[in-house]
Amino acid sequence: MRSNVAKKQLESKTASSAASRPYRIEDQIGYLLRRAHQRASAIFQTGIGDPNITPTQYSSLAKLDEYTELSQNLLGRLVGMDKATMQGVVRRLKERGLVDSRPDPGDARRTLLSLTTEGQRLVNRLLLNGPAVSRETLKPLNVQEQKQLLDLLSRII
Amino acid sequence: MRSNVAKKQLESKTASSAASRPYRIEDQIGYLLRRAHQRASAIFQTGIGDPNITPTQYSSLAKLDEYTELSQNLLGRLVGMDKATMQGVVRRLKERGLVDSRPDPGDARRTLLSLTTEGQRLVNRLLLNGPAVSRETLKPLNVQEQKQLLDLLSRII
DNA sequence: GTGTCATCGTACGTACACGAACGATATGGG
DNA sequence: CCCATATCGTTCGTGTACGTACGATGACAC
Repeated sequence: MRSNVAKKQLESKTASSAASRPYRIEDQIGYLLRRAHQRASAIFQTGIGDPNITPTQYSSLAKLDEYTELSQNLLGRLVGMDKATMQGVVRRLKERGLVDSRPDPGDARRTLLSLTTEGQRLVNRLLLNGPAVSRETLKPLNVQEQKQLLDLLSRII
Repeated sequence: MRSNVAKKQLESKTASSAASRPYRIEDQIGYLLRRAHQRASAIFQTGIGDPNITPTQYSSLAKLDEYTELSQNLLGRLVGMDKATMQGVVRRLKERGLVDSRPDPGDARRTLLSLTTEGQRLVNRLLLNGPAVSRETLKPLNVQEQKQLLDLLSRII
């Protein structure tokens, strides 16, 4: 795969005028986050134990397991998803019989979500595989580096 | 936002049986990567200088700026995108007159892509904003931490 | 009470992202 | 030369992810 195609030299020296480092797409934080997220999603899909469950569905189910009952909007905030995105995720989980809903008796705008028996069974099983998925994703790093990465990521969110 | 709703205690002690740390979604690498990628995309969209250009389109344009002419498939590998995804990205860039294509004279399976004059003008302008976008995304960290994060991310890809 | 404003859930459009399948073309082995 | 195999680009289907806009409801000032 020769890449001698014509690396431009002498480009008009746009940014990074001052010091040294050229601006390379592959070194930019946004690019690296996209690629890392891609790989993490792929590992999740093969390792979580149910190929039809996506990462967002998984975190939604896990939060419902933690809180037993939540409004759709609050669930979205807890898992960091836009309410429009949340709407689609919840719809699919309800269609599969994993999640149930009822009107909030105290606030007619709200819908309260909870796990069905089947949803509870499924999430119990998936949570067994969660740690292995995370371990596999972080495998290229040693334990200290893993902690560092988690810390740095949480600080840029 | 009271969260006293019923934190289950006494769960069946699935994984993490040995030592200490409970398994929390918010601390998992996949979840943090999704959230960080979300934020980076949002900063990109407001800072790159053209709200209609997405991160993947940007990296494709930048690679075409670097190599002047590439097959669609090779471009996809260079920017880490599936060929099916690449197809949509390239289609939109061509529809907007930013990218041009011609058949590869030496290999009839291939389509060679290149920037149009307008695409070249646009990418020159966007590349001016690229460094500021990356800086803004990494702003919560000091310079050493920024380098660490980039290094750790590139190692789990 | 009534009007103003925020919040909740929904609907629509655009763009990624990937798996799967497909036709056309290349390539290497026999 | 011919066939098996691989690659290239396309198409289809599913599932995020977000912006925008909408109607219904709730909260609060007046």
